[in-house]
Amino acid sequence: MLATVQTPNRQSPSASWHPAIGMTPHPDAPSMPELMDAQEMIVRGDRDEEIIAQGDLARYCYLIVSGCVRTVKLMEDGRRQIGEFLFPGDLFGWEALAEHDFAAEAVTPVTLRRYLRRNIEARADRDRDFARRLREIAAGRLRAGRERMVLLGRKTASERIASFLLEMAGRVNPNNRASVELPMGRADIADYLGLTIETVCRGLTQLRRRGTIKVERANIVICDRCALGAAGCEVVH
Amino acid sequence: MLATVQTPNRQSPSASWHPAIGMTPHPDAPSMPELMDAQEMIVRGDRDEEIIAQGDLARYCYLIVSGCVRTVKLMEDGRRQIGEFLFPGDLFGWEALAEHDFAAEAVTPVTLRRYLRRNIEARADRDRDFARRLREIAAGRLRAGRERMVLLGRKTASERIASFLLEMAGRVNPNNRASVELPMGRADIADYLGLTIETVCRGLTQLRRRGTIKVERANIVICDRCALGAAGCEVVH
DNA sequence: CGTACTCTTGACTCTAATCAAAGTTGGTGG
DNA sequence: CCACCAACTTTGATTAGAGTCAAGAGTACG
Repeated sequence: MLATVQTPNRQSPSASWHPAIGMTPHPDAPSMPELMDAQEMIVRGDRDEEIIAQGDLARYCYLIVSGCVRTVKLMEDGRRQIGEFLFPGDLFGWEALAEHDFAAEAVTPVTLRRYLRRNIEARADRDRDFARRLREIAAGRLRAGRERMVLLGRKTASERIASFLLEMAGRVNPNNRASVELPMGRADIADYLGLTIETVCRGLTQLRRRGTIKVERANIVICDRCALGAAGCEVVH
Repeated sequence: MLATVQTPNRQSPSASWHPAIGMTPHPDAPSMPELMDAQEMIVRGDRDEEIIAQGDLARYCYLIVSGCVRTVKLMEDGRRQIGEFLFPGDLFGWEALAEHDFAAEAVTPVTLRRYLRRNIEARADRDRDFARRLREIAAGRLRAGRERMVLLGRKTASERIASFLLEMAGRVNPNNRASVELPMGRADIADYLGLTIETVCRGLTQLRRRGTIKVERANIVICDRCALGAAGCEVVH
C-alpha cells in the first residue's frame, strides 16, 4: 500500500499531506477533459494501491490518465462488491458528501490527476458548460448503474459473464473490440459480477468450449460477437 | 393504462400532447423544492399506470407530489428489475439522454409535477444553486445505487429483505419508523430485491416467527429494530 | 529451481427458484 | 348485505444453479 511519487523537475515541500498517496505537483500534466485550475497534481499508484479509502474525508477527486481503477464496497464480514471499473478519462470521487462511501483502488499501476473537490464545485458554479458536463457524467453513471442492477438482480451467472466481456471489449480498447486484455484478475471480475471466482472460471470455460471466445489468462479473444451478445442478453435496437 | 386529468378551474386546449398521460396546466400547484418556471403541469396517475415508458423521448421529467413511483427495467424475456422506489419530493427522469432508459410506473395513485427537461437544463444553466442541488440529487442517487449493488450482488435473501424493510421504514413515513405501510406488493418487492415473490414471503415469515417484525399484508411493524439491523447487515458507525 | 499466486476443474452442498396448492382480501354485482 | 371472483399472499415439496471445499495446473518471480 505504498505510493510512488512522480518527480518531474521540481519537488514540492507540501508533498506529503495526502493520507494514502505521496505526490508532487506537476504543472504541465495532460488535460484529458476541459479541466482545470492550478492545484491539481499528478498522482501515481501501484497495483492494488488504495487511492481512496472508504470513509475518507472527501477532499479530492481524481481523473484517470492511465491505468484501471476499481471502486470497492466492503461488508464487515469481508464480502466485497466492486461498483465499477474506471478507465482513462473517467473522473471519480467528485460525487461524495462529507466522506467517500466507497474505496477506490488501482487495478493496474495508474496515473491520476488529482483535484480538490471544492475547486470542482467552484468551477461548476462559474462555468455552465463544465456544470453541464458534470451532469452528463452523473447521468451516464446513473444509467450504467441501472443496467448493472439488472445484471446483478436478474441475470444468470453465464449471462453476467458474457455481458461483462462485452462491456470490457467496449471500454478497455475501443479500437479493437474483438480482443480484450483484461486488466483485472478473476477475483475482481467475480466481485464485480456478484459471483465467485470458480463460477467466473466455469462461465469462461463454457464460452470457450462453445467456440464463442478464446481465453488465455487475461487475454480474451471474441470469436463470435453475436453469440456473446445473445449469451449476455444484449438488447438489440 | 389510462390517465386521470386533474381539472382545476380552466381547461387547456393543449392538454393531450403527452403520449401516455392526459393532463391540464395548473398554475398554483405545490412547489416542493425551489422550482420552477411556468409550463409545468400537475399530472395524476392511477395505480400501475405508466408515467414514462422505456425508450420514450425524454422531453419531461417529474417531481412526485404524492404517492409512490417505481422505475422499472424489463428484459426481453420478461424478467424485471425495479431500480428504485420514489416518494414525495423525489425528482425523476431529468438525467436522461435522448431517451429514457427505464420505465416509471405508479405504485399507488400519484400526483406529479411535470417539467420540460429543457427548462430544467435552462434553469440549471442560469441558477447555480439549482445546479448544485441537481448535483446533490445525482450524488445521492449514485450513493444509493452503490449500496444497492452490494445488496444485489452480495447479500443473502434474508439480508436483502431486512435491509429493504429498514430502507422503507426510513422513507415511507419518517415520523414513525417503527411501523411501515408498504405501498408496493410482494411482486414489486421481489423485483426490487432480485428475488422471487415466494422467497420474499418466506423471509418475512422468518422475521415474524423470530419476533423481529409483525406482518399484516402491507402493514409491517418493526418490533426489534436492532435485530432487523443485524439481519440486514446494517453498518453501524 | 522452488515458492507463491492465480486460474481451472471436480465433487458435493445449500440457498433460492420453480412448481403446485391452499388461504386471504377486496371489489362487484346480484 | 352477502356471495362470488380475481388478485395477492402464504406455505409446502422438489429442483437447479451457484457456492463451498479441495486439489491440480500454469505462470511469474525471486
